Amino acid sequence: MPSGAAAMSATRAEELSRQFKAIADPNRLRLVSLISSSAENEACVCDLTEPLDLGQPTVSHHLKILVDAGILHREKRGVWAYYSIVPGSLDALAGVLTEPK
Amino acid sequence: MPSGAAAMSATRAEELSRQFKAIADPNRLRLVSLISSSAENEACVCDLTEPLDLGQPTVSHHLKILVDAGILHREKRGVWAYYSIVPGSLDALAGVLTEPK
DNA sequence: GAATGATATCGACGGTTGTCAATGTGTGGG
DNA sequence: CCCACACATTGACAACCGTCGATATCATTC
Repeated sequence: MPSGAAAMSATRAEELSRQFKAIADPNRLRLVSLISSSAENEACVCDLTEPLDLGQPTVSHHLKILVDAGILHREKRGVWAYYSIVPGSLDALAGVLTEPK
Repeated sequence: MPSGAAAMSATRAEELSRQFKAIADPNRLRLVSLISSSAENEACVCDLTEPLDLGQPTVSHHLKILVDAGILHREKRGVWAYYSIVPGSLDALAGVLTEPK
């Protein structure tokens, strides 16, 4: 975020904060990590409940927050819901922190 | 954060969430932006109160959070406190989001 | 050393957040 | 059709967060 660029607008800051808030939770960070480090780059709720040691409703809640923030993608196949990372979403956030040009 | 790497540990997730929480606020995002886009890459509280339209105690509070998270550096010169970005701190966070290897 | 000005800290208030137990929804099998 | 299963939603609660007004600290000037 080096100098040379103009300062961030208030509305832009609001948008970005929503996405950063979605990641700024230990359990959600682990969710993203678990999904991205999985074999097929996707995981269902049942695969994520145990490693986080959280109840199923809580995991679903965190996943919803990540989906609403545009970071995760939800695809229902049969009885299971598969979550995957939206391509480029994390890189876009990373860019904000480096972006200076 | 692509696949291939191992999943994030719980304690590592706690550490990272502290830093992401520090940034995950609209006003603090603007603070970082204002400081990094300033001429000398530093700013005092009096320079930051007006553009954010917040009271001085509130701005000091936000700055303290960013300092505690290791993102800002505080240097007192005379009566003023100059805040600057800790070199590499934001890039380290950005790396977590890209880092997949 | 009293007064001024820049920051920091404190206490309180409403709003948000993470968690869980309970319940709802929807799919597939028998 | 009913049951079992995977997941989502609701409601409630404690804990945390952002904001402000009031006050404290601390360096400078007269």
